[in-house]
Amino acid sequence: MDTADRLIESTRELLWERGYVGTSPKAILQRAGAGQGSMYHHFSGKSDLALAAVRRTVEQMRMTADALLSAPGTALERITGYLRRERDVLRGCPVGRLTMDPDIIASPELRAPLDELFDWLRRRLAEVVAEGQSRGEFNAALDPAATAATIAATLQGGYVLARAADSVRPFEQAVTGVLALLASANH
Amino acid sequence: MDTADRLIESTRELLWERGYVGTSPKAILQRAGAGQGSMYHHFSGKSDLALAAVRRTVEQMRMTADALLSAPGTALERITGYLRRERDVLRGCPVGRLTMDPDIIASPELRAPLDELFDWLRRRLAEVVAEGQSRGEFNAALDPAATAATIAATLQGGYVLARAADSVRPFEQAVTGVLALLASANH
DNA sequence: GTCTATAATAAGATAGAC
DNA sequence: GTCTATCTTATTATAGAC
Repeated sequence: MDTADRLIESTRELLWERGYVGTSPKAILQRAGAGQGSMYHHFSGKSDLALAAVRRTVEQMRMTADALLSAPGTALERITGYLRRERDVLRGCPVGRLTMDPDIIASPELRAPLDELFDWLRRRLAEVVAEGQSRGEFNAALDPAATAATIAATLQGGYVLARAADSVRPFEQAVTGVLALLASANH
Repeated sequence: MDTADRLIESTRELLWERGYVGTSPKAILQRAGAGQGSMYHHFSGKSDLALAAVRRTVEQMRMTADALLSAPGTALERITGYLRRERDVLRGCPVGRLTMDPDIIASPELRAPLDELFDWLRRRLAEVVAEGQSRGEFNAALDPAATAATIAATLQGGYVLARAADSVRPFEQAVTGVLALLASANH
């Protein structure tokens, strides 16, 4: 892993732990074991480095989600697999947490990757819901787009509740709850 | 409004807009029109002032939510009223956003009010869900606690999706989706 | 490419006048 | 109670040596 890569990886970790506002170039450099010169040689500054880090994180999240949602099985099984996949719940979502960062939201360039990821996720979930409806798994009256937004929101909100409680319990309850609602709507 | 009050109100606004890490004492003082001396006379420092601000915000949120969830009407009507109440969605939840703040989560004292609010909210929602079940509005097989967690998570996650998209649309879809799931599970 | 030195500005808190 | 210095450390970036 070269220096630019180490800088990006350190930034990804720190953005996840402390967000954009809470992450200083100094902290990034210390974690990467690099000096100021390296960072300003490879990137124009903090925001440029953050952009590279965010893009990499978003790309990874998308691959993981797509693999789970495209796996074999019924629609409900695939949604369950996605919602119940192994997560470090109390660390929160590395992309979702950035939506609370004022400097990320104020920058169209930094916000764009988040927008694209969640837009893609909602579309993909809507496809899976629609497949479930055509197989008779879910109530045909449900709006796939709205249901997909609910599933994605349950996940993101589950992280919020879990971090407030310092416990994975509320996250697991929220996931259990939405899966039960989906399953009970199968007519 | 005296100086201590103005400091608390300025802090509440800034915590909502920029979070704890992103809010400096200087910014608070400028917004409140006060000097350093005032702040350190009334509060021991940034975290003490933030604690007062968070407590006030939490108290207000709880009053608002309780009024809506205790209003007349069916369980579904009350949950709908709570989820669809007028909100400045793109500003996010003033309490939920703090769960992404590393310094808030690292401090048991600052995290406690968040924990208490969301714990209370889930319990209150669970009561309303249980009432709905006893009236035949919702499927009696649903777990009230899990369903309540899903409703609260949909709200918090809706903010995340909306801010990523810079649009209230995903929030509204998530709310519509969870209400449709609740209504379709009425057997 | 990477390093250290330097610099201007801000964060967070203290001291002491009034 | 409130104000204006003052202080220490961090932030973000630039300069120039190697």
